[in-house]
Amino acid sequence: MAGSRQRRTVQRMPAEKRVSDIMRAARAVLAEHGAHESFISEVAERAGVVEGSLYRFFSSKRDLIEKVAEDWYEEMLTDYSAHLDGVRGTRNRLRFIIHHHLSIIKKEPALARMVFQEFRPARNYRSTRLFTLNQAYTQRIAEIVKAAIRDGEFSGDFPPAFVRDMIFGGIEHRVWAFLRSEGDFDVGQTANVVTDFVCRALSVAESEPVDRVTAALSRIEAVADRLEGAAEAGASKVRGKPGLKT
Amino acid sequence: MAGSRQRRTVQRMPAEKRVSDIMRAARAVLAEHGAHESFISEVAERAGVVEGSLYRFFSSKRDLIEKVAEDWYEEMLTDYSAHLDGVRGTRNRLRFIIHHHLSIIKKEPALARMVFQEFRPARNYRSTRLFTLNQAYTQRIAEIVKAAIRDGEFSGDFPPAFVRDMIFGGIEHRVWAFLRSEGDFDVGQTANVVTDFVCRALSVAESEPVDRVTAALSRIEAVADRLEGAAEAGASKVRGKPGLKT
DNA sequence: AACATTTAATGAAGCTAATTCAATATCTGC
DNA sequence: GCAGATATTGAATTAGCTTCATTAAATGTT
Repeated sequence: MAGSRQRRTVQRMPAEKRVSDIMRAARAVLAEHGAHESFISEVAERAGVVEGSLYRFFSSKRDLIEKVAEDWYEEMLTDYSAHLDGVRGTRNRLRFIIHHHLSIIKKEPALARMVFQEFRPARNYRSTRLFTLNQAYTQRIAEIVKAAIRDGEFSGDFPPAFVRDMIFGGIEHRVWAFLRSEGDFDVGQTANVVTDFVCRALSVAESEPVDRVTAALSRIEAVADRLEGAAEAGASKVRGKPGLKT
Repeated sequence: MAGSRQRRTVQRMPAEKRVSDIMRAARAVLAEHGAHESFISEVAERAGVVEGSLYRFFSSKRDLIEKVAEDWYEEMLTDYSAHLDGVRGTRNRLRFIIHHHLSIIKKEPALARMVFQEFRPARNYRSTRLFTLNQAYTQRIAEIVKAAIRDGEFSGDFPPAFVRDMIFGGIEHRVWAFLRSEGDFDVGQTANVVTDFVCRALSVAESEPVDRVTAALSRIEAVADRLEGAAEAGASKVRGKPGLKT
């Protein structure tokens, strides 16, 4: 006790527990300080291990941060896909995803920022597990757009991947001030305006209502024809022949 | 010459020249390696000074990089505003800016990436000279949108600042793969699709559909007349049989 | 229960790249 | 040509990530 030579009794934990301890600590530190200002010394201390020990489980600081990000992504994606399946209608489905994305950013600004800033720009991003996860996430947008185009609801002028970029890019730009702690944003309102913007851009020209009027008119005219015919027939006793049109 | 003690004769340059030398070297190194992988040792060597000397002119590595970015921004903005003034029509003006932005990214990917990744996310971004420069740059979009709304060309449903975010955010997302050297993009084609998307979202519905509705209404009224006539005729003559189908 | 083996965990040492600073060489004015 | 001022140097310092030889907890063996 008197000597500094005293080595604290140390527990040998199962690797699993150690890893989860470290990752929990890392996530807390990252959420507090962001990637650049987070030091593994602090992570180690909070996790109750010594700096060097981290390297038994993670090959580098970056590897650790990446695993934390992956973990977070997987957590986010849980239930997301199932919930989306329960939402009907193109517009509602788009809004659901946009809203979900904004909620995530609002809840975990530091982690979101870290992904935007550290991982997505990295040279090897496309060979990253994070990329795969992200792709599964954003893919749903493309599916929705594709389906809407097939159903004639959306114009086919814009590739689904492009629409996806406009949505996620637009959202990201919109929330940067918040991510910098220099501003705020309202999740619901932002979701509305983004959704409106996209639907306005994609919706097949307003000809739709016009077409419906025209179609209804055609039916009315057909009825009028028949009525006239019937009336005439009735007038001339027997000359009836109703020319049907669809 | 034989001894290593020989100190190379050194020129005392005017500060201005030194600064510009260092900045030129820094820009080249940054364009080659990006911010993280650029070392001031390399910058110093290329600029023909010793590492420590950089700190006479720049307070830190970050300060140097920031100055380089500012310099680049100012260079970009030169003539941009004047050229824009020569472009007429909302759509053309929007496309000009979008095209200009894409061109810059294409020409200087490393610097663009650096700004996106390093500076915009920084906590104090809004108090940065770079922010001011960028604002002057993007402000033009808001002006154009505002004017178009005033002229009834664009719907007023979307705040100009929001439109600006959608445009620059969408562009940025679209070009990330290129910035990572993992893909490419076509400036002209991308400018077109982005411009189309935005104009589609904002354009007030053309008057044509309205005219068509009016025309359709005239027809409906005519049909109503006929129906009334037919009904009267049928009623007075015989009790007609209305074999209606959907 | 003593001993041997394995390996988790340690903590000090090493490395790289940024930053500081006392010493020095060049410039300028007299 | 001298003195003071200051630009430039290069060695020393610092910070934070990473490595590794050493230590000791766990496990197996007789």
